[in-house]
Amino acid sequence: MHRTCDLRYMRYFMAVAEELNFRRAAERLRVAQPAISRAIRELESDLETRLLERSNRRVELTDAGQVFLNGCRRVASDIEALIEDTVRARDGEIGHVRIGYTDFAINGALPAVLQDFRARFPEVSIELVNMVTAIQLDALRRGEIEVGFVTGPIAEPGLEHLVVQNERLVVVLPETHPLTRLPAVPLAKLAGEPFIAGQAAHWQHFLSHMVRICHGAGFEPRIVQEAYNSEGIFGLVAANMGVSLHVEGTHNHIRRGVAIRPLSDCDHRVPTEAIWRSDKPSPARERFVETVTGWPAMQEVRNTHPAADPERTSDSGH
Amino acid sequence: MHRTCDLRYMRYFMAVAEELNFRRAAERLRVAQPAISRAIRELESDLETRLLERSNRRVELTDAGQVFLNGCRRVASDIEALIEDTVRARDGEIGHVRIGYTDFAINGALPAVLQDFRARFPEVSIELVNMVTAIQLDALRRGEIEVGFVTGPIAEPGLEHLVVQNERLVVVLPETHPLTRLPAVPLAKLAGEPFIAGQAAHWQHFLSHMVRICHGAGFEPRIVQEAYNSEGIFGLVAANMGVSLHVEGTHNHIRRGVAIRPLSDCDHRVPTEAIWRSDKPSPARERFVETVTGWPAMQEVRNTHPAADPERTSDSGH
DNA sequence: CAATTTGATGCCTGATTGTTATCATTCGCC
DNA sequence: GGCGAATGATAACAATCAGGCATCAAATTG
Repeated sequence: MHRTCDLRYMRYFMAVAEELNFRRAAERLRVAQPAISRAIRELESDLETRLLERSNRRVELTDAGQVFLNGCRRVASDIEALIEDTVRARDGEIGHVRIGYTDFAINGALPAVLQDFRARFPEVSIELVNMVTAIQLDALRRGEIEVGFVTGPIAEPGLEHLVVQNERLVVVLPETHPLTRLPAVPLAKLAGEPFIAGQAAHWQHFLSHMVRICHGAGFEPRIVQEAYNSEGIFGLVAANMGVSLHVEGTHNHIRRGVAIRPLSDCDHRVPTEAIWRSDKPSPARERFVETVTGWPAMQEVRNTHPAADPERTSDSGH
Repeated sequence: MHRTCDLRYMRYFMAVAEELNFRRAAERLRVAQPAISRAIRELESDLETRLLERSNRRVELTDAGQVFLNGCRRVASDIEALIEDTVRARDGEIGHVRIGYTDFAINGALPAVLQDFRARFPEVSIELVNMVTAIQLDALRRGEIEVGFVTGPIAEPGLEHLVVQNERLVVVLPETHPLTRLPAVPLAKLAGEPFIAGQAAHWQHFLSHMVRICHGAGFEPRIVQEAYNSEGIFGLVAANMGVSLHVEGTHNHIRRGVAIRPLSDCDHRVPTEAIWRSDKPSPARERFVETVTGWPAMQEVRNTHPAADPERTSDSGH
């Protein structure tokens, strides 16, 4: 097989097989008739198979020609679909994004973002991976995820970021704790309490927020127990092993045995940010980032963040 | 889209996408490297889509490139399969044959022939149509069937034929008929009997056999009732409306209420022949005819037919 | 910083494809 | 039955396209 079925020849053959007339096929293809004659001859010689029985007045398909015609149609429509898909992949309408997320994100804005994205780009598949902030930064650099939802603030070279949540802190108390009697807890009241916190190795981003505000209230938090994730923290608090601080979004996540109280004297906020690499613009990721950026709620968060307007975000938060 | 994805270019692209190296891809394809560079460039410009991210030292697929690669592989394997199928259609290994058959054929050699053919060419589909001889001759000429199994003898211009059965005649009697007491019936005993026969318009080929042997025995059969097919004839005989003659193969087809007896004094045989057009050699039909011709039992029939050896065929018949 | 590797580019040649002119055959029409 | 129209095949020539060679520019390596 010399040219092994050129696509052009297959198109010519389809035209002839449909018209059963070389001249009309040539007209349809806008070429001269001899070109068709030769194309068919070369096809047949490549395949060593007669495709058309032509008796100088009547053209008809051989059995092999019928099989070949069906195959050509299939290939032609496959190629059409392929071109379509390729262009859509270029435009990010089909593809795949891998997304890292923290416990804070999944209890906050992330579900709505995902729902919105899926509605806009139903043919982009999404892979969700739960990771703490530090691991996400690494995974992003290694290309294992395209977008991260992490605890900010992030200021890494080569990474873009966008605040998607900006939450106040709340106190997490055992149900039986005396402070639960207060509708809101002054931070200083926690000075002597034993603290439960996430593992220092992984929760460093949130811990720095926690430690900073405790220092602001004039004490060093006494961490008596580390937990692997939010579940663990809540479990240990429920087990009366200490108190903890968490973001307000956790009210989506009610746990028997614990009580949540706002802080009465602390406006500090913990941002959750979407982050992604500045380079390597995968089209599907591009569309995802566009969705996150253009999302109405994001606009709101971005407006409120620098202004730090406690009234509005507390409204939206609760 | 100018060349709308030439197949050669798709092959080039696949090589590059697999090697992720233009030079190695060029070696694999046994062309110079610039040809690859240009092919990729033209593909990308035709699709208006970047397929490979190449930074003068590293080549990697874009998302669109990955989609295109998958599609190329699919198309390539489709085309490979298509060529394979086309060649097999040429050789008659895949295809379709439409076959006409008489009641005599389906109670005789046809089932075994079909089984044999199906075992040899499992990918040729078979369409079976029950037709009387005259209709089959017409259908063959019109190209509605490729092979017929008809009551001979046939000598039509433009039709090939081959005897596949050569059967003696038997008497079909109502169970209660006095002649059933005889183990074999002399033909002359039927002289006064009312006859059941197939419709004159359609059963002419068998009727001419029947009438001829009756004349040979010195009487004209008195046909009192016509039936549409063998089922009908047997039914009318069972209903005691008369007697009939049939081919011996009918012993495969036992019917309550009728008795079958051989003729004691008649060696006349009714041939069933496979027939097909001399022209229009559809490959699948060619293979079918070869199977029929080369079938061991056919050899036997062909040998016994001209010799008209009554001993042997009577052995094989009963 | 030189050597090497890699992909890109320009120019030329050969191959493939298209066009025009023409032929042989067949079918329909008087 | 002869003639004209229609059809597919063929030959010769022209245009376009793909491949090869030489070479370049950038990046990596030692």
